[in-house]
Amino acid sequence: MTSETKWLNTEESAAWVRLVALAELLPGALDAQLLRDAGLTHFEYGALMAIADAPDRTMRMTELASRTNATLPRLSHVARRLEERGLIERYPCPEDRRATNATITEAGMQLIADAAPGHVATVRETVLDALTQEQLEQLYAIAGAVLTRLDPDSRLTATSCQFSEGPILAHAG
Amino acid sequence: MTSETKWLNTEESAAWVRLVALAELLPGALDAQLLRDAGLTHFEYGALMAIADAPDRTMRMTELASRTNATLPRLSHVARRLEERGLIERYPCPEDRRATNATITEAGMQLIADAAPGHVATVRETVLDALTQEQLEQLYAIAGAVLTRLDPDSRLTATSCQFSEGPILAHAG
DNA sequence: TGCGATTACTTGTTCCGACAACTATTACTG
DNA sequence: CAGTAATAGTTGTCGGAACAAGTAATCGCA
Repeated sequence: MTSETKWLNTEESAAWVRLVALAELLPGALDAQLLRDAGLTHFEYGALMAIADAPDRTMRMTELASRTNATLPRLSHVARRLEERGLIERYPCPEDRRATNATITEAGMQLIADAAPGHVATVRETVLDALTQEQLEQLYAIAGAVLTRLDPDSRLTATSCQFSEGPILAHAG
Repeated sequence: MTSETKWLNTEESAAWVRLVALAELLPGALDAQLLRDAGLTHFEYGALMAIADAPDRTMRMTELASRTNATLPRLSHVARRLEERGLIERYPCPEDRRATNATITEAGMQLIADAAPGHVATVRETVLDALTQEQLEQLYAIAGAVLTRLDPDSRLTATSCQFSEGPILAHAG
């Protein structure tokens, strides 16, 4: 069964090209600002924020890997580096001694608290300021629709307040 | 001057989290399908398509790097691997002997022609099928607005028919 | 026309992520 | 209550990308 390919029409192609360009450029822009101003990749920043936002500022490695879309080996390497920099600590989970808990240190809290304003500014400058209120709502719906396919379990969006105002910064003041 | 940070409100944060998740997951999904079915990364596929779409199926390295958002060193390495696989050929540009022209071979044309249907199917399954016609137009506008900031020179979107029906596939039939 | 500056690209090193293999602990099952 | 499977993480190896340095050719300009 050789189902004829349904090629993209002009509108579909144009929208797709723009989406691909966006997905290509956005991560680099976020990494560049955070690396320059805080010495963190966007992935590291997100991981630290996720830990900071968790109860007791503590999270299991597997849970963190799921939330950050990382493989466990990748997260393990990143965690080792963050631990060497004194930004997190790892210790065996008492309840399940196979597991490892990661906790963010005061230094880690301080770092993301210092990094957050610049990051939020970048988010505004590169994305939010370019959109109307209506487009913001449309983006929410569109990205949600696509994520239904790409992330059916909502692993990456289950966070409560990953980038907004909230307890994270209150803690580290 | 310590300008107070304007944190994200609930709507902004929710839309942002989804956009980041999308930008995080989409490249991996595209790479996975293309690697599995054609042995090409999405970057390699895009580069081959860009060359195929150029006059005489030929493009300068610098031009190609700009169009694909690659650094020149990165493109040089990728081009070497593609050349080793017989998918492109490189030769010094006669008009400017500093420059290198890359041409896609018949084997390269055949490979992207074979890969295109599966890729387009993935694009539909993961993105386009999830959107209404209205949302498709909104996505075009939203991504365009953001790209004004991220890609003011439209380097990545200057392509004529990178992913749609058109002369590329007609060539390689 | 000759020499410094720029452009175009390649090569080498280093870091990061994917995959595979391994260890340690817990859960299942007859 | 063995013994096997499954889970949670770490470690090792390999390929790819960023950055820096090097090479070759062209441009600018006196």
